[in-house]
Amino acid sequence: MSELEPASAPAYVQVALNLPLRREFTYALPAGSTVRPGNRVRVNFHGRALGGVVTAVTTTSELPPNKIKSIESVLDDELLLPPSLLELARRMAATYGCSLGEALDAMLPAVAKRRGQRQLPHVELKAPYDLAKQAVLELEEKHQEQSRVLRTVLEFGGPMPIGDLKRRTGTSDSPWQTLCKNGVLKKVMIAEELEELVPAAEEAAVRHALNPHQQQAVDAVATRVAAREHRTFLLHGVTGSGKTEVYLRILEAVRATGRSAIVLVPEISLTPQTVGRFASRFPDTAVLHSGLTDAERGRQWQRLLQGKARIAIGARSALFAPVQDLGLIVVDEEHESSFKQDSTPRYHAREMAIVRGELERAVVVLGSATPTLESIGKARRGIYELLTLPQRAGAGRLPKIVVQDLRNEPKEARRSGVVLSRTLLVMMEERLKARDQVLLFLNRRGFAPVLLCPGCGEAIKCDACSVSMTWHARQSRLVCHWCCHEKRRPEICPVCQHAGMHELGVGTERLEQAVKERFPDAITARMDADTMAERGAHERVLGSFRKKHIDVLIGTQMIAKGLDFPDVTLVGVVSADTGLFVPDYRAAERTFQLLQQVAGRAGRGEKAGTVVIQTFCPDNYAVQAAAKSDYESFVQQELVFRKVTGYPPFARLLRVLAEARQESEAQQLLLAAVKPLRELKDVEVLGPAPAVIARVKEQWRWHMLVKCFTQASFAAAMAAIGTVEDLATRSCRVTLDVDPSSLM
DNA sequence: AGCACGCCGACT
DNA sequence: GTCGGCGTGCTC
Repeated sequence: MSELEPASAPAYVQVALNLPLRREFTYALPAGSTVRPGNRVRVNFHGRALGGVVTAVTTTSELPPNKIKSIESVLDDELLLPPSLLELARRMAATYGCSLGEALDAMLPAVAKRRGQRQLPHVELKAPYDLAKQAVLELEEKHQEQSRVLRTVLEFGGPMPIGDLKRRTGTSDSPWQTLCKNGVLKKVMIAEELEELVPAAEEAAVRHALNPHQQQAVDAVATRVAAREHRTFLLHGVTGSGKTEVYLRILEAVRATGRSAIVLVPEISLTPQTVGRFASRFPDTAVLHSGLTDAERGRQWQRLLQGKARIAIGARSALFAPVQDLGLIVVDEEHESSFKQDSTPRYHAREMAIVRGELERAVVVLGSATPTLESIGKARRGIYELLTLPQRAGAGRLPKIVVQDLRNEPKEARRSGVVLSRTLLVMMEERLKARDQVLLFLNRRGFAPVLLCPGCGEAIKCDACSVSMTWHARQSRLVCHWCCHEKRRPEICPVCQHAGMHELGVGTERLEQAVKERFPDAITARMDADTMAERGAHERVLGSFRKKHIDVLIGTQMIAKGLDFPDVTLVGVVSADTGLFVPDYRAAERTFQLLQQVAGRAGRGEKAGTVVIQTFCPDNYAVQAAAKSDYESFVQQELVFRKVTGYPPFARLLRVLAEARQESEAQQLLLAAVKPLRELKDVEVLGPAPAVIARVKEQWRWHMLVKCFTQASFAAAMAAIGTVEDLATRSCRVTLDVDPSSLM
């Protein structure tokens, strides 16, 4: 019955391009070449060369033949995107309202897009250092911008990428160009710096014995893997309960069946230690991270495609690793916000992991000590299977947690805003005397978050954004944490000319200063975005801390996660309240998660650990629950709040943000866009209203929040909003964010 | 998103 | 007379 292939092969292909256009384009296939859906091709689009992905092959086309161009070349001989990944891209595009091309672009390794190593323009010092330093002062008078640019380059201490320089100083091209012309700086092209991520050998392949809870979890997952069924598990294990060992055992089971696995970790945990734990146990591991060269990334991709590597570990985008015969996806620390991409396509790797699991009949394991309300909600409704590890594995015990009510502190202790309670000070002294180590956590960088005029009460705001600028004492600069603009500290208030601005609030910089004053003999180090900017700083400080060359480590979120140092017996949370009052329905959840995580840093070794949580709100339920390490009670109370207010997990959120130079334009756009939404059933719209941060980078921002109470109403809302390309105008940017992680 | 085409102000 | 500002429209 089967006939021979007709002589005329399929002649047309549909190509998805990385553009915000939600349709594909038809190209003709040159005689003799063959492609399949999933192949990448180079095409001429409106006069420029673009890479695209073939999504379909057809024999006919409705389009007038004179409009159809031919493909320029087929970029790969083997299929880079298996059908399941193509389907995953379709699901991603539909869920997040992006184009198929944008979704595919997020999935492909960089090698597909660029060839060779990228050369970036940098500026470096040409004149002698002393001369340049003098020039900073001389230029200060007449050429302020040049002075700032030069100062920034000097402080950077090496060739600086021009893009970073402009962003940091908020200047155009002219200042650095003039400095080049005058022989102070010179422009050089430097290949993008790449960091190595060599697995640490220390974390050798020790197979820790499993306790009964761990064993139960491993068995439950392994059974599903063996049955080749898709299932999502939520592994809820307290900090230090040995989740990683559970992952490793499950991976063993998966590998025993010959299937492959993907392990997703938060960006911040992708360290040589983490990688080492997996790579030393499984030699066929491919590590995918942002520091890889395009060529190396492509090589890892090839190893996975060919089945030479069968375990892929990496951050968010490693989800798209083209492994053969996928059996398992692990999402470690599923509550971490870094799994949500904050640029188009704004996908959540956890949600896409579950979709991929469905498509490829793989098991998905979400792990966390503090699962999100969304995930625990699904576990309760039986959508996920819940696995619990209620106790710490090995020697470590849960730390003792003390809540220190700051309202009882004497006034003088609060002077200058630095609050180290007597309790915390006494404990620090005691622990330092015993040669133990101390962690101090404060989730705010800089010296003081606000510079306030005592005369008129006005704070210094960024000229481009509607936020207060943070005072950074070491650099002697005011910095906008939203757009990175910097400026000098005014001598007098720019509003009322009152002299002497007041530094309000405490950042890590000021905290470090206070600790040094109070404990002059202690060696301190600070870890935040400012001190960790240079390459390798992270490893250097942590290595030094491990060798016990540092007594007190002060830091932001950066030190809240994953650190495992046996001699840390005291953890101080300087202010538990910083995140409690941000206008976001997740404020309590984030606070609880952060407190739990920080607390988990204490007492990881033989010695008992203590955590001091300083707060002005000791009765807050997030603080209370964290103090008792009582996830259950937190979830119970939080669920009541979410139910009453109609937030996740009881609704799916959709945020529409409009940004324009003219505030009224952003407002009008949303007022028009909201109309069809008001007609929908099971949908509630908050706003349109000015965004919490009403202005960023000179753009006025309005937003609305769409609550969808059913899956059907979510689809209806997406349809009613329409596409971003139709909504946006030349002068008004529109952003659509499904399951937004930030409402600012 | 780019990039063309197109229509009105300050320069040689 | 031209150079060039960025407003509208299209891309197989």
